[in-house]
Amino acid sequence: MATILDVARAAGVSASSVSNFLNDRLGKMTPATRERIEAAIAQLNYRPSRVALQLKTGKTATIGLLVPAVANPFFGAIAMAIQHAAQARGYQVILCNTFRDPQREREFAEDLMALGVRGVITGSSLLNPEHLSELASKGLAIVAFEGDVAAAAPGIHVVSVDNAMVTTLAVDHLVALGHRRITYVTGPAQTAARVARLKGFRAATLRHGLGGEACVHEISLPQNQYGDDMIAELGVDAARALAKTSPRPTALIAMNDLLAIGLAAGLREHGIAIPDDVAMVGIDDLFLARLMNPPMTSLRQPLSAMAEAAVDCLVADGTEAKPATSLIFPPELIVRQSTVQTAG
Amino acid sequence: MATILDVARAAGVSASSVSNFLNDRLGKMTPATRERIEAAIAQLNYRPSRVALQLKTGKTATIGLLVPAVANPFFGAIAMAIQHAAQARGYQVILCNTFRDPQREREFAEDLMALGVRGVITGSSLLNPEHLSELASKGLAIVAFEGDVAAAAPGIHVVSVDNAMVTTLAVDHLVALGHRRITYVTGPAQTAARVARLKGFRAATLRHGLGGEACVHEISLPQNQYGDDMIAELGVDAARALAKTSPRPTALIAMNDLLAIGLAAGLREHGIAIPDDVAMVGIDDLFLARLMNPPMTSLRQPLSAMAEAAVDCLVADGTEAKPATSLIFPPELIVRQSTVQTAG
DNA sequence: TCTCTTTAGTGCAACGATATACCTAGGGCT
DNA sequence: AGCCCTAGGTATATCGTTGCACTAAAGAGA
Repeated sequence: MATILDVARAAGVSASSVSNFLNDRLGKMTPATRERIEAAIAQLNYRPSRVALQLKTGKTATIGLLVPAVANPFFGAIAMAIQHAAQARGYQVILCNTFRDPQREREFAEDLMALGVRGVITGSSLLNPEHLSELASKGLAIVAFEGDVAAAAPGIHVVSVDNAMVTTLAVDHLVALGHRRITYVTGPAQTAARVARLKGFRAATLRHGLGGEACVHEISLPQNQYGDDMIAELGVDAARALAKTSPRPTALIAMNDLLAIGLAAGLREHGIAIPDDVAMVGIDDLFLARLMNPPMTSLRQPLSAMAEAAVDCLVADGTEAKPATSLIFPPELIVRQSTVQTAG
Repeated sequence: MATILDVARAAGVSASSVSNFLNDRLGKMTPATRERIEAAIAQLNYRPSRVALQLKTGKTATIGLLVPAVANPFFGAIAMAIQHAAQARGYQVILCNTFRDPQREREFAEDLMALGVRGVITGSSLLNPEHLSELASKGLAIVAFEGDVAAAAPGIHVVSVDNAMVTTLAVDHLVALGHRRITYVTGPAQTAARVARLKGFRAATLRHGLGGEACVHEISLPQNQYGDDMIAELGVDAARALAKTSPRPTALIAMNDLLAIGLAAGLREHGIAIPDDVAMVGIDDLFLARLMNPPMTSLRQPLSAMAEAAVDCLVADGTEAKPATSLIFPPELIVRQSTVQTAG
């Protein structure tokens, strides 16, 4: 690999001049030298060493991304949106799978700090972000990509869909269709997003005057085990339990699309048809929602816009310690046949 | 952030001694000093700067991962397996979405080179890897995580499932069940894996004496557009076309599970039942295969083992330029109800 | 002609680690 | 006593870049 010194020699100038050229300090430079430097760079196919640059400036063009598991299509979608946004701004993304283990999450964040990343985006924030806020106080910029405003600890930015509004819209939609016996199926309250969604469900059903008709079915996970890639399977089991309840709910809202897929599979096994016997609403609007049988109504998060906002939080002039921001995006209801049987 | 000098001062020794301690050159060191250094490190919560280390040694604990799009659950699974394997060896993974654009792929690889990565793993190798082999000749270690032995250009390692065997096993399975009119549904021959799978299908059907009964249905993609996240949707359209063919095939093999999901959805729209009207075999065995209705027979790739092998290719003593290796892993047939109706 | 300013470009000390070559006691040997 | 060896530890150059402080040369003004 050619270094800045090789270029300087080839152009017959000093390394400083090449550096000046590279950093657009063109004010003081004859067009002639400028051209010689350009030619030398092209000829040697020179690219400045990012490593040296990082060491010198202390600033990396790198951000860390913590997700429970990219194999989960939802986090895959997030990872893609964030990498895409980062790349547009000249940044690289380092990927970490945390399996929702706070210990692991903390270790990753420390490693990333030693790597000199510009900041870290966590795809899913655990309920008590103590392990992260400690690092935040040490100067690590952190963006929680999920959760709600309340979760904004000092030094932790929040960029998230409005999780309470997600379930609110789902309930409103179902009530408008005449449903009253609505059950919300969720996993344990491990993450800020789950808590907010549950809260939204409770508030919305209360507002609509649904008392005992609105139920919450909480799925328990095997202890100390990461479950996102098995959430769908747990949904299959949950459907078994729901099939037996009496009176049966006329509509289900699932904590997310993956769970909904499992629920749908389980219901089918018991001969319960969607939407005729029970309506179903998912959350996240994965591309899979559209491909289900029947296609599933879901609530879409504006992932691209959110990813751009999250990256901007970290990229934009990090010199001055910015106050922790909270950006909440509205979800969008995408109606499909799992709640409304269309003609044909 | 504390530096090695801060630690040295706190322990009352020189930076050299701290460095010796950090690098397990303990032979020459009094237990007393050793303890003082340990204490200082703990007290300051010191972590060596990876950046400085990289600059000095020239070796990074970082590998690059190029995938078409992590939002695709298959590449999500690959990304997770590779990140996991890398982490176990103390390495970080930098993620890039290439959208199968050779131009973009090349630029990413160059950026990664400037970053000093130990090597690059490409999750999907395009048919002509010229743009990469040029970089390989400049000293970039590359592992193609897909493709076949033939794709091994100089300097490019190959770690892949045996793609010809994948379709061979699928055909053997269906023939054993009595099928003869088998159609292989595939996308355009853009990648080495797709070509190898198609070749395997042709060879296997020929061997079984299936002439015109064995068909290939190639789906065309919109020109110059990345299609992995829409593959499933294209499957829906393809099912429409297949439903009209006469005589209709009794079994379908899909290029991958995502396409199979789309096909299944499309067939259902036309009242064609799986497996009663047509049997279906997917490839990759995504976790979604198990959740389909009915659960889908698929061919599993040993991703964890493959990921470990790929990372080892790059990590293991990269000082001596190793000859390009080719590691081919056998797939495993997972039989489910899309080919065999089980009782119940 | 001499100074002063401006312009174009260079020298050098960092950034945080590593590792080679060096130094310094203390102890054993003759 | 004189010598050398060695264990234990340190001084220093270096990796590739940056950017401040500097200089050399040229033109302007008196």
